[in-house]
Amino acid sequence: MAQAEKSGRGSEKRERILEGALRAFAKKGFYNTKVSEIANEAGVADGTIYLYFKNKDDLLISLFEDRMEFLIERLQSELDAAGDDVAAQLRCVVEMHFQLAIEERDLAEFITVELRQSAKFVKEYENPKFHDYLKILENLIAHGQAEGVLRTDVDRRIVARALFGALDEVLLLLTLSRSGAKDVSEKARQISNIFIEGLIQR
Amino acid sequence: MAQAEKSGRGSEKRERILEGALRAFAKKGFYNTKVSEIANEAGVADGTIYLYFKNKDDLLISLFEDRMEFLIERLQSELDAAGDDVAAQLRCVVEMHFQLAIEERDLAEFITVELRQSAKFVKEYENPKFHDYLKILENLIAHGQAEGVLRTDVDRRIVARALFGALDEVLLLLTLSRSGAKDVSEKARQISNIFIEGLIQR
DNA sequence: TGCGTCGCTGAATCGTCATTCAGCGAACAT
DNA sequence: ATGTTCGCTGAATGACGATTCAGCGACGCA
Repeated sequence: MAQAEKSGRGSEKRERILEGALRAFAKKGFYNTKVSEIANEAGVADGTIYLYFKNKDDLLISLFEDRMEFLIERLQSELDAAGDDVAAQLRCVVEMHFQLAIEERDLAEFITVELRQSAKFVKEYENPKFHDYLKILENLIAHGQAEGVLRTDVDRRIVARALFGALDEVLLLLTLSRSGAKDVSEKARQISNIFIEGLIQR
Repeated sequence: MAQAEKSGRGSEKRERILEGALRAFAKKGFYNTKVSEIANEAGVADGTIYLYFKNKDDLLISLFEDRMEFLIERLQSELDAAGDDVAAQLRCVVEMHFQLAIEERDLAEFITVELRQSAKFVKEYENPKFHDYLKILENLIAHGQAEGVLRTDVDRRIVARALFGALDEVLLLLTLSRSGAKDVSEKARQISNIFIEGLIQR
């Protein structure tokens, strides 16, 4: 049997717990979720959770790390495939963000609702993976500026934030209203157009 | 003496409690704030809080209602003064939102961090005042579209959300990084420009 | 001065979890 | 088959903190 995988990142039970936590947090939020509910969702005993995570906070952080990493990899690879056209890349970012509302509703609810909280109140934690995500957006803007496609009179850190904020707020709306796929890509198109038109160098 | 004002909206002690709660929530977040800390900030006894509010949740909701009302009135009156030019009105909205980072830091932290949570998890509460705020933005967009100034190929509900999300995320950044006034109005200018250019009818 | 009312107080209560840990069974070694 | 290890279990513990309520002083009135 696969030995020594107990606390390892790849443990199957660890992943079950993360999935259970995601489902539970999405449904009721971090602070309203009991550890025993997570255990229940994951199909393990309460105590088992403490074999894989230091405490409830640690579980939250681990879930962020894990899922943000997933999102980042996915975004990065899609971007790489999208070619060099900045406008196309922006569309890609928006589309990808909104796809979450359909493909990973729990993850979408979790991110939109818990991200800000955790950033500020879980002690000592500054959410490095979230900043990696923002960095990707910043680099995309910077690239467009360097090429002369995008206006250069804006701070790309602010633009990246604003873009993320807009996407996230709309994602929240889409998630809560349980929009369908057709609806989602239409909204994506609209938001992309606004930002692209707004950012283009004239 | 002012009798029968105990549970009334305008009680001076009630307002002290709301202020204490705002300060405390801004500092540590709703779930990490003890009722006794709020009492402490407000300079009243723990029990006094329960003479004015049903429970901790009710206090949170009341704080929203109260402060959102304040923001709405302020925004509305500024907009009325801004005249009929949609672009100027948009600038006004953005400027006003970001002013919070300077003038009402606690309120800014409270709104940016707690709004989403409460919207989803405080039972039975759908935050009508927040929707009123969004309505103002929607009407502004609708007005611009009717005049032929703004593009009509976008859903104004989505645009209003996206705008709010962008503003709120940047506000969070400004608040946490404790930006000064000059910084703030420069950022406001940049965000306004992007949205205006993005929304203009061509 | 004695009495009733009122707003307020803050220590005591009581329920709710996060976390712990004694112990179980399965698997393997001797 | 006996001993040892290992992963897991879930009931028991202990702390914490929202809420309650018996009682206090101030005030107005008779």
